[in-house]
Amino acid sequence: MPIRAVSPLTSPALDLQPGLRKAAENEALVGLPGEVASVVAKAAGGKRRVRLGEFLYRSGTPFHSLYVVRSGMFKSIVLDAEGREQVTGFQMVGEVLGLDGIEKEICQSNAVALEDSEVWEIPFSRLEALCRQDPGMQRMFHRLMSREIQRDYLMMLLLGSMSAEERLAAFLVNLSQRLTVRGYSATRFILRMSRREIGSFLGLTLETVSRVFSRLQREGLIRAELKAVELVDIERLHAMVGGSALQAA
Amino acid sequence: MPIRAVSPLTSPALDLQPGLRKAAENEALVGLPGEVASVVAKAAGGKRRVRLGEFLYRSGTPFHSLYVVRSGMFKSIVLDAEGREQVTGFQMVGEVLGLDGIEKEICQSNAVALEDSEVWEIPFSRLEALCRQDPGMQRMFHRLMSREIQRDYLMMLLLGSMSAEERLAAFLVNLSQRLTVRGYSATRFILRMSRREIGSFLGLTLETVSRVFSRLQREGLIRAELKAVELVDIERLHAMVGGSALQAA
DNA sequence: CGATTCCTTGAAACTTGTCAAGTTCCGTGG
DNA sequence: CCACGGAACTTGACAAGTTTCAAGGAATCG
Repeated sequence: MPIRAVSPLTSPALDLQPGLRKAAENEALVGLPGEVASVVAKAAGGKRRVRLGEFLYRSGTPFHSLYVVRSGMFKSIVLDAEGREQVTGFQMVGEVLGLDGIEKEICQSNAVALEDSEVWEIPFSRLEALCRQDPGMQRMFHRLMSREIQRDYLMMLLLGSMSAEERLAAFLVNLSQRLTVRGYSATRFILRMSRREIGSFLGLTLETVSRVFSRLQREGLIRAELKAVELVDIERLHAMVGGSALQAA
Repeated sequence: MPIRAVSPLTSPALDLQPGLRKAAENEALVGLPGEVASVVAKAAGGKRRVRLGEFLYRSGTPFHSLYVVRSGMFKSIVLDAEGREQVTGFQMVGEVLGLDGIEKEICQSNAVALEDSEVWEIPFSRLEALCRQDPGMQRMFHRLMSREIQRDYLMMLLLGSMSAEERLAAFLVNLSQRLTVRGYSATRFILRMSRREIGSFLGLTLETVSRVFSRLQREGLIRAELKAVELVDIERLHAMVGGSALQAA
């Protein structure tokens, strides 16, 4: 029997976080976690559609805006001269893209849509102006960047000292948490990214990712059928990663 | 013949960056790279001494301030429930500590002095107030956080897809660049951190770090005598890491 | 539908980790 | 000033985990 996984794409939000009930009155902000909602409400410029495989922005191009995912999912990747490639994150609804471009006013990474997606564009100069006027907005934006830095530190911990099995468990638990916050199933979901992309994110080869999926399944922790995943024993998965499940970033 | 390495601690700054000549007139700001200098000049609260091995702050304690290194060197580390430990960075003069505490107003990592050191304390509420008044200050602070995020992405690239040899080369080239900016020798310096700490930073064991030091030395790329390092063939070291030498963060 | 991409699995090779021993270095106290 | 003890470092041998190479099958897209 196939896993009838609920797609984050097509499923309605089951429940909203307390802080979101207000924001939810605005059609578009449903499912936005915490603070981001009000940043978007006040600072957003236009919307933009990005189709599967298209770049939202490319490394080396001028930076003008941050982007908040409105629907769909993105990956951001950094490349080096050797052609090495590292996925630095997967962004889902309500998460922010482009923070690394602020410093030089040039995009430092690439953002690619993993499915047909939509973003709000947040012109950065507008955001900065708002932050000067509104201490609440300022605080939110600073929290946002700080949160990204925390997430990065935990990624370093993962990449620096966890086994392949632990990394994948952390990845799945993290996805589960982020989906839960957005009102989706904590235990069944569709991966939007390939094994290769997961591998790049976790510092593993695609073959290792595939093998670990199989192993976790044999051990009864998950069920996986290609992109469809079910977390069978979320307790034990959580235990594997020792609390630091990358947080629901 | 022992390497007469120049200690970053005791050596005078050889040259100042153009943008610093003004700031340098202020005794304490000599050697501060770029933007940080003026942030410090305007926003700094008190100074604080931290002896070798002492914590500047600990994970879990309340967050009130950022810190700019005034002299000496720090490591910042994150821990997880399993007791795994990851060094997320080594901070030298002019670099900033504490950015990850902003979001929750609780320190999320630990900062430990690798030698007797001094910091400026930057009360965060004061910094935010200044940022609201002064767009230049605001821009600087945002650049600072963005820069940290870029650095983190490059660390992920390093941890996710570079060999032990490449990681150590990147580490040494990065140190060299940061020392150069501060007016120290690009080719001879004293490591303030142990092999174990380097290993934790690079996602390697101390034994591997030690072996790679030996190997790079056999290959004529460096000379290493415990903490004293000389970069003999900085060209080739740089080539090994493919441009993305972590940048002079 | 055909071609392509993605996924899984096996076997072998390789890099790095683990365990262990020996040496050097350094701070402390005699 | 020297001796002692502990920490840091180096090196070897071996084990283990992961990558690499290769092949076959399944799914997806035009």
